[in-house]
Amino acid sequence: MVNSPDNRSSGSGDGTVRERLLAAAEELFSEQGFNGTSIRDIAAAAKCNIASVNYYFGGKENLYVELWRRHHAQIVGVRIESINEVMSRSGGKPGLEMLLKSFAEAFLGPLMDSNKGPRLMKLMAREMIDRNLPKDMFGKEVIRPTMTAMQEALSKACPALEQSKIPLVVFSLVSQLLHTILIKAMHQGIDDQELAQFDPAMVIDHVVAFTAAGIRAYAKEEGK
Amino acid sequence: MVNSPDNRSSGSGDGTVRERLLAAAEELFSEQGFNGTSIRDIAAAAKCNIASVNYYFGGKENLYVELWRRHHAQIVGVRIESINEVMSRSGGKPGLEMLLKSFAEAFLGPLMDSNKGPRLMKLMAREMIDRNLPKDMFGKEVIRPTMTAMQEALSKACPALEQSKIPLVVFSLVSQLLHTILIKAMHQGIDDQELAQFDPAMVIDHVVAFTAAGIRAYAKEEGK
DNA sequence: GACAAAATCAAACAAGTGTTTTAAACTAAC
DNA sequence: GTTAGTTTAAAACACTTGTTTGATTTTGTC
Repeated sequence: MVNSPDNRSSGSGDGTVRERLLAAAEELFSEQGFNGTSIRDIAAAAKCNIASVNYYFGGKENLYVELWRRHHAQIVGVRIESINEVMSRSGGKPGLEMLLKSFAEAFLGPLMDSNKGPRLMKLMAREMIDRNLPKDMFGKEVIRPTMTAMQEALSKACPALEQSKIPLVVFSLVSQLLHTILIKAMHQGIDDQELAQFDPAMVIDHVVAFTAAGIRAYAKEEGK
Repeated sequence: MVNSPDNRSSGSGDGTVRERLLAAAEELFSEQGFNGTSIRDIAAAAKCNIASVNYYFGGKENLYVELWRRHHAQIVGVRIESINEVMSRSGGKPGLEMLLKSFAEAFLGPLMDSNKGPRLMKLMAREMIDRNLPKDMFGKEVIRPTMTAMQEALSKACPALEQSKIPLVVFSLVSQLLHTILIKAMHQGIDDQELAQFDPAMVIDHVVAFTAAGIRAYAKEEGK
């Protein structure tokens, strides 16, 4: 029985068929969703046989999981590294705007990359609504690490901010960033004309300024 | 041939089978998505025959559209009425916090209703990513009217705010409200423990205060 | 009750799904 | 050249999908 070629991790750049399958799956899953994409579509796009999906990954679901593992670690890594970099560069007490801007750029950067950015955005938005990953993989490995890192950094950057407000502030920040992603990813069809004016760079500057103002209002109120 | 019972609009509370189908479809579509729900599931939940979906609605897709028509007009109506009410009550120049809070409550209210609220939330989130409605119906009939009404109200409530900033401000406000919805709708699985602390009423107060501070920062900067 | 329209039903339909099977082609070691 | 292992290929499998059919029951009207 031939059934274990998949223990060969995706790290090394070996099999072309395997790589082609992952690339095609990423494209199609992000565009049409997990359930909306058949392995026949994937195989056709990768120019290989239908059975190859099962041969290399042991099933459609495993292909999807493998696809996520390739990216989520890197995305989370970029965000946390960015925070750490700002923290160390400023000796543990960064300026508020600097921290926010750095985080916003690290948050959106990998998703704005013209190559695979839009695909990852859609993939992420879909996974938030239709969970196809193993239970808790998305929350525990993607969302939580970013959240806590940012909360800790914010706490140090703005000691005057009451602890209980910090999760709310991060909530507001992340919600704006995610909405930026969503709009960009779904720009086709929802509202072309109106939303075309939302240039990413401009939106980032706005979100930073807007969020900083909101935080300072809390900090001042508390500082009294 | 018997094929036109569907010109009977859903307005009057007539057929029980028709109503049951719409209710079951709303439940299942919101929970599993359009493609993830079979008309056999729907028929089983509505306790009627499979063919009834085609008999009453002429297909799965039309059932979905009909389901949306029932709600989106009301949801949009509540939001715009709420804005108009605040505007007229304050003689065209409402307090900023009052306008924001009123809008936030009108925005989330229908979606927080314990009965069908969560279902509509999920339905809306899904439709934003996977468009199953006729082209532009979602953008033109749901999103746009609310947006423009709020932008006009904000412009009058805060004349010191530069016109070009208004769409950005509404963007920030709406993104926070939508994120509130998303978290509440998807609370299962993403991050139970951490996100349980986000009580809706508290989140609304936060969003209002946070957004007001962001707006005032823009207004002051402009007023100088 | 008789009749016609409306509503319900079980069954079948054609098409598409993920997966498995079985055989053929390729690759490298001896 | 033979052999063993890996990779590709086409076909079949069992199942689900949305829709349609044709018959049967229910409903309302005279």
